[in-house]
Amino acid sequence: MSYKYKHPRPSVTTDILVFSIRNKRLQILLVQRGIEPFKDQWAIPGGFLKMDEDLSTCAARELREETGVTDLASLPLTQFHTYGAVNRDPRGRTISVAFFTLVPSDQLTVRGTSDARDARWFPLDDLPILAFDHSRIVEDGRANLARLVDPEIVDSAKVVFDLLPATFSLSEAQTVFEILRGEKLDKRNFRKWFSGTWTLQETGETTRGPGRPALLYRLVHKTA
Amino acid sequence: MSYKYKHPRPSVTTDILVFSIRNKRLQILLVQRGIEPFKDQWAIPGGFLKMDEDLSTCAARELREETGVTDLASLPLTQFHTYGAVNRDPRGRTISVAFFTLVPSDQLTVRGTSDARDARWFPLDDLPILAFDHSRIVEDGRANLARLVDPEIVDSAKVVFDLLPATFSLSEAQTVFEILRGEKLDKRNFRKWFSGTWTLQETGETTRGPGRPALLYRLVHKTA
DNA sequence: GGCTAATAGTGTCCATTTTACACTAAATGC
DNA sequence: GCATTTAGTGTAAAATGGACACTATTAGCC
Repeated sequence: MSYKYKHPRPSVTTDILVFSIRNKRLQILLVQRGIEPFKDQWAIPGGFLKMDEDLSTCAARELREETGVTDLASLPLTQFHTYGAVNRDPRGRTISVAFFTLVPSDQLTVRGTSDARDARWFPLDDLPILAFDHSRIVEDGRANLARLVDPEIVDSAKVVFDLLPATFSLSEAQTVFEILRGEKLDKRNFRKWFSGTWTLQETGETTRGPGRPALLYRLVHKTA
Repeated sequence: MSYKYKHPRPSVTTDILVFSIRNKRLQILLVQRGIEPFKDQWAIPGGFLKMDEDLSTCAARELREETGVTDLASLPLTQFHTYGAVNRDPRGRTISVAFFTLVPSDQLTVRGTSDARDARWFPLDDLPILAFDHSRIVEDGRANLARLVDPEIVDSAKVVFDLLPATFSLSEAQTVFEILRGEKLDKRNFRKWFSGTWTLQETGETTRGPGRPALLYRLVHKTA
């Protein structure tokens, strides 16, 4: 069975950047290609659009198929750019719509599948050489990710609570913001802003370990 | 002659929002469709991607073909979103990569062509019903346009000088900002910000007409 | 020429936000 | 108990943003 058209058509794919914080570093989920071209090289998960699915549906499906990511039916995929340079794919003209998302990595079960030999997290500052133009896509996506936690856009900054455990210390919250924004923040200024922006509730519990124990908080709701 | 593929493929198009300020209103360039579907209705200029051209090249070409826009080989097209809902085009599955640009309208010669019966400017607040999902695209593009002149992003605000004549009064500059941002600005605050942000040179010339003549300035360069 | 209408031009003050900055407190490990 | 590690706490200065009202100079009309 084959499909005929009067004019040539490019293929359309979606690619998905899955960011997470693991081991106090910003990491990204990559898959190892099981087939040519770029066999055995690492790449962003993604694949061909089906005729009966929307772009974001395609992105979610490919993510599931290639990385085994489940239970995150509701993970918010943000479309950020579409790549279409003439020679970006040696198999033929391919247009790729790129998405990113930010997830709590401990909620993900990652596995390799048929299309992808293996799926693994890589720290963003220690990436392997990537297939196609995927290095460029990662760079662009990273820039968009930082905008998520722009303090100007408080609403979107709420995503950080998904990355934090149900109860967390202010230092842990600060670390998450620092990693996403890629810069150190002043402790007192951060705490002032953070506890002024959201309503927090002390749990009475504390952390343990070296150094003074930290109070643990729970998010109640966003402050008007 | 026809093209065969193992799997079905969507069509890929680009659509371009051309914004300009005409008659002190934000306007957009539309074309009247000469063929079905949506024959005779107004639509955003755009068309099918060719296999040997990049996305932005396609956008520029379609713009030229459908609206007769010339000499603006260098107009900066900004990609802002890709639309791919399953039923957005009755002719079949179509993915559209949308761009916008902001141009000085008096530099454009607009004409209708074969694909498009007619090309005309419409005030953004008085648009006809548009073909396909183009109303939505215009809305989205308008939101992105406003970001261009966010005072936070001074660099991009530089585009306003392309909309102004070589020498301009501060009031004219203010009007341009007000139209693009969609809100009135305080005269003294605007002038403080504007002349603090860029280095201006008085030309010695003034405007004429009703009211006190305004001094004309020339842009020297952006202030660090 | 004198009036009216229209537009240009000009500073200050207050409120808010942002940034810089250093010491004490409570735990762990040796 | 001592060294190390991390948590916790407030103030002052600077920068920014927003509000606000009157005088100056022209055109047009009578």
